[in-house]
Amino acid sequence: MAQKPSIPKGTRDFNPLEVSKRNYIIEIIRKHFERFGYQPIETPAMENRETLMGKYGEEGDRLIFKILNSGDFVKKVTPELWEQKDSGKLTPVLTEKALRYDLTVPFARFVVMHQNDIDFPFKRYQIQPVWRADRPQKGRFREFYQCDADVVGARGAVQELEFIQLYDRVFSDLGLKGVTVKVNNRKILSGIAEVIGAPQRLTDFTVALDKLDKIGREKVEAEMIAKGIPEASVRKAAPLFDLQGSASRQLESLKAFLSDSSVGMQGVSELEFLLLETERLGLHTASCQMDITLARGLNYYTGAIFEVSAPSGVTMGSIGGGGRYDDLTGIFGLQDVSGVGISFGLDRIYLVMEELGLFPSALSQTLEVFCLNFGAAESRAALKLIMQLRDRGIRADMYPDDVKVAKQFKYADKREVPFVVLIGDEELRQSQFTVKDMKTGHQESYPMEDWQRFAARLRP
RNA sequence: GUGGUUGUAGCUCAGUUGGUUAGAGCGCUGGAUUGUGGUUCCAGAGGUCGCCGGUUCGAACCCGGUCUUCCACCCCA
Repeated sequence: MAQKPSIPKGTRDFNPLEVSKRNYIIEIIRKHFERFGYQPIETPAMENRETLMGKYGEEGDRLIFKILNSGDFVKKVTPELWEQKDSGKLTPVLTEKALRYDLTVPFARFVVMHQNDIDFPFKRYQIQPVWRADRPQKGRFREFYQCDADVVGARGAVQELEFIQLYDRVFSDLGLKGVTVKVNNRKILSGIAEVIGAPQRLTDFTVALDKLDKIGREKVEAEMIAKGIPEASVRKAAPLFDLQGSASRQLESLKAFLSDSSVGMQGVSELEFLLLETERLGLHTASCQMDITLARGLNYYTGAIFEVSAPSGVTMGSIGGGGRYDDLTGIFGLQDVSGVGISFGLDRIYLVMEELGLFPSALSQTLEVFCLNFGAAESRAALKLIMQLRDRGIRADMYPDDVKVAKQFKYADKREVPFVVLIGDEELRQSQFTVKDMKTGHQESYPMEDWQRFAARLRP
């Protein structure tokens, strides 16, 4: 009968310390989101299948978790349909809901549904889990948290500028120094595809180009040709592989390359603005770099695109990303509302911070004062003291049973409690309590009515 | 989706060419110490060897399947 319990592949339990550390990251992100003027929303874990399908490209559709219909769903499957063995035709009959794949598409759906109640421009943040049916790997889970900030109804280029500042402030505050915010612009990529004469192959082209620093120029060219991009076009793209030097030099080369593409030139000028203004504003600990090979797979991006990589020396995929999407609400019937946003990958940030030892040690200290239990009368006196301390905002607790003192001390030690309070019959008779500093071992007694003097030690 | 990898006590892991009763460290419980933790000493509890099937007189070990872990690719946070 007793079977070993387990949880689904790619999901995790979090113990108290892990939750403390995750909350530490979340609270810093939330603080900066709110400082930058974003308001929180939440959306359901599941969306209608149709809301999500087709928004993330072919690969994305495959990775969306579909939810099996309730009831006698098999009845709706006709023998003919079954015989076809076509998942594409069968799944719409079997599932009408799916787990959200990211927070951006549900947000676009939210904006369209609540457009009459929203004051535009609308800046919202959202910190919730998302699910992807990917194979788990380092820093990759099937359930993970995204922390998103998006603006809809604002076209100004200042928004993008603010997001780079937001990334910088959050990572600086987390103590995660040296992250790189890579920026590019989809219009530049479109322009390139146009100039080399392969506008239909934008996605294939960018996906291949994205791997330049990983697999090298030759393999990128080979992949482009393998994907069906004409050799002549690949050859035309040659100047892109040689982009070197400062951002301004790269921008000049790009301008020459894209001079015949209006969309491309538009992208260059947007990127130029972003880089120049970011330099003027300055960043605390992050750095901002243009990266023409940055593509990002999500195909709803239309303008600026961002990706944040961990400090050098840490092997981790991107820990954040985002960009501008002009047509996302249009898909749901609300035209001319441009959106732009960024995402923080909580779980990956956690792993990076763990690897670099950046979590404050105090996170494991969940209790400040711990009273030992010496019996019925003694524990009632202790409870009185504990309630007074709790009312002062001090995290205080008592061992629930009057077991052996050594055992209670061991427990206090494991919980890393800095102060243990002893109220035994001796203390009770003299109406006082004894405080032991667990670090130094030093003990001191206070009269009961002087509890505030002890409290002041913890909350000066 | 492709390729590889992992699973033995609560945790981290040993386990010989297939051979009696499967081990260690840490942790846990009790005691040395009935009001003092983190150190020490002693004792004890705890395992259908991931699961299902096969080969064999005999399987933790060999074979097949399955689930899971981790890693690379694909893709992505």
